Amino acid sequence: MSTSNQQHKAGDLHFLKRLNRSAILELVRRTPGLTRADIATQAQLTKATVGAGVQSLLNQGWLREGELQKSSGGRPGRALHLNEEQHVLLGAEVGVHGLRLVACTLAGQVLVSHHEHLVPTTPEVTAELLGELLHALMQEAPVKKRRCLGLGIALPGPIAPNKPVLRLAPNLGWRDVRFLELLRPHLPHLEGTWLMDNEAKSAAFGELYFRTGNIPESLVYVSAGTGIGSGMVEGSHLPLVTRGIQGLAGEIGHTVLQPGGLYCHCGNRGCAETLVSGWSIRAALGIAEEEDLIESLLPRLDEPDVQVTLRRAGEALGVLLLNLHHTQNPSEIVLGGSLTQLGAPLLGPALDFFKANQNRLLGTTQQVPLRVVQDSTFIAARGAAAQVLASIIHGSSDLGDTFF
Amino acid sequence: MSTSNQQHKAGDLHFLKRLNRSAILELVRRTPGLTRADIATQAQLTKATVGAGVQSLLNQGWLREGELQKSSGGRPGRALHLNEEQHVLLGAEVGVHGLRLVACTLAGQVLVSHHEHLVPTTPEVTAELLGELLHALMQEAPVKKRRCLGLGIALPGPIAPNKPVLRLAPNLGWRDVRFLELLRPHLPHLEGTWLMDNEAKSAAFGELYFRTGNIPESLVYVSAGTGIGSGMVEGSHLPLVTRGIQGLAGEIGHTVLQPGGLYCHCGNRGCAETLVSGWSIRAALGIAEEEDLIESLLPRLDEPDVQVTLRRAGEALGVLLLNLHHTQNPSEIVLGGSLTQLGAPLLGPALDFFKANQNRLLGTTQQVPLRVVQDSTFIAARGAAAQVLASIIHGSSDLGDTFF
DNA sequence: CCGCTTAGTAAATAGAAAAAACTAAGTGGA
DNA sequence: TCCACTTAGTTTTTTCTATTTACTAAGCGG
Repeated sequence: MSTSNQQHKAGDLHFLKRLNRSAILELVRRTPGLTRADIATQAQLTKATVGAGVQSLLNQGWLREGELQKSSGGRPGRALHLNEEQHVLLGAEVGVHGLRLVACTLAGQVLVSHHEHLVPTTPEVTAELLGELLHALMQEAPVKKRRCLGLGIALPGPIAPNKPVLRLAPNLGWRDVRFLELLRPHLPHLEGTWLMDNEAKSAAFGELYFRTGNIPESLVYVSAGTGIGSGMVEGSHLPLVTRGIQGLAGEIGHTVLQPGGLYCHCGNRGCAETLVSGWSIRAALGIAEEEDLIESLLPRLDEPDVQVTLRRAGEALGVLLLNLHHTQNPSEIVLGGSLTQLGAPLLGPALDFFKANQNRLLGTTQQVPLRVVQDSTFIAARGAAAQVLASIIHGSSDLGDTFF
Repeated sequence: MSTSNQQHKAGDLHFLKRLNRSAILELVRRTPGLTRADIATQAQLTKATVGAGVQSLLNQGWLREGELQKSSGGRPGRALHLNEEQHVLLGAEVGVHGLRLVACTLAGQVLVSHHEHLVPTTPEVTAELLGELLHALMQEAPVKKRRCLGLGIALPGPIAPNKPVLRLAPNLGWRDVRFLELLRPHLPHLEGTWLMDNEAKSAAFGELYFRTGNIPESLVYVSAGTGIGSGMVEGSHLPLVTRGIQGLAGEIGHTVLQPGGLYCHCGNRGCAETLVSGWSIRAALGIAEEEDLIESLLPRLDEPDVQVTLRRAGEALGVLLLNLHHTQNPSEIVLGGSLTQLGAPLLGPALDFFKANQNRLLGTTQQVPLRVVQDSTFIAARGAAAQVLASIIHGSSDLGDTFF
């Protein structure tokens, strides 16, 4: 979401009504099967208010009624669930080596996905191709019959705050791209909320927002691919993405880990990316740009020079994770990106270092959950779709008016 | 503020009323001299609603009317200001070398302050002394005649999230201290909101919250003293403090800058604090614990070994600042703590490094405002007082009911 | 002096949630 | 089977808040 801090919050009755409808929808989304009575308790609203709110959400197709609950000595409540048949969310990621597209339900379940390999080209050509692919995706059966709520695009670089501009994508060679504007002419009939964000931030958002049950208070997604980026989201009810004044929050690949170290493409020395990233591994092992890094390395994991290179990179990754722990201290860390496919030779040293040191300061034994995503292909695209949904439920999107 | 994420937000009419009153108060606090009409425009409320809200805030002593504004072809509006005569906020910082106390107005103006030097002792003894000093502070003329809204305590270590427990204060030798509970018996008659937070987080909060006019969207306060800590606040209307799941957010002193480097007191190697901190400078120059670091160094700034030590420490500080820029990317950085008194020999290299590298990634010339606080003695204490006010205006404190 | 503009207040209205009273639908015990 | 009891959910009435509309207040400029 490229939107940011609104003016000071005040509101009228209409605002209050919508706030409460959003709260109801959000509660059911996070805890499927709640009854009206449960909602009334948790949201601190009266049964009457909840009843009216649920009714209109049912009427508009956001919710559906489920089975009767077990009785505990009284009338059993009726379970409520998201109505996942009605709407669809579109998400896409523009990556260095390809386009990833998803169409998913309100619960984040991917209905259809598509991965198109391609070599980096201009924003205009990319937008045209993405437009065609999205158009094709929308023609597929499970998507076509649903109402589309909007489209989110994840991009590999910092996004300007408050306006949808990709400031820089070093690995694509792009700068100051208004990608949504380029895409719009190719999808003239796609209504709903359109937004774009950095891929790691979208991924982080989706990982938190589509979670049900026990929801962490904050989450950092570390994207380890050609470069290294991260995204932090905070707040379990409406996750807030940390962007920074220039969109540079989470650019952990350019934190300095080795003052006076190797030169980075950014011009500084000793950046984390000079130690751990797709390009630093290529450079260390002399792997050409044309070859697929992962495919060329997977058969060579036993070779000593590969092992040494990956171990060193892994140690640097471990330092990055620990530094994240001591600066953001998220409730959960999710590690994704193409490099995770290299497995233990890279990740072993990283996780070992992190686990060995994460409790030094407090002297406790609490472990911060750290999950490695093996296949992170569609995570960012799905996250961008999540951001669309959130902007409708919590934001100022007109689509939120259908709650009434 | 040691409170965190509430349950999902829904509300009744009372909640709405209070939200709007808070918004009005907040607008006047941030922009003194607004008229009712200005507020109606900015808060998107009608004149009637604003009029009623202002009236009750006037009645309760939160606001006062000021002079008539210049007319622009119609009836001139009446300026509104915070009523600073009515209330007082108390803040205190427990530091390694002393206790700092302030009493300040709603606008953050310090009415009375006190700095008590002392050597670290037990939490119990410290609480008793602080209780006496606060009691004395409250007897002073400008404080005594006002209604006290509460007390905020800033402490030099990570605070547990959601509960007021100081988990660890390495430089005091404290662990798991419920400081408010220890203090309570010594101030039985002090009503209002009590809270505690980490000193860098309190400082950051205060620096943002008491700002008027053009308010940054986020701010990081870096506290460079015996150790190095930082606090980040985000959101210009209600600043949100990043705490982390264990309260470790902002512990930048324990980010690793030199893998395999010197041993830190935390047991890890190459922490930032081994390169730049009060204790690392003491260690490098052989300055005993009993001596005051700053006083012993100020006359020696010309000595070559001192210069080399401070330059190296400064360079490490510069790396820390740059890493902050690439992880949080705050709108503004404020650098405080006792080490800033060492001036150019330490700060020169730090600021040079930061300024030389902060624009590498985007290739722009935008400078992130970086302000060095020469005398940061009462910043954290004042920030803790700010947190008290914020918890009343925006939070669930009963004192917020006086808005009606 | 008078039309015009803007600030602020007062009275009437609309609309939201709450409160109270109700119906619905189960339990369990006699 | 009946019936007291419990909990879920709805309907009706009431309360409360912001809005709307109409008004008064107070300046400007011709």
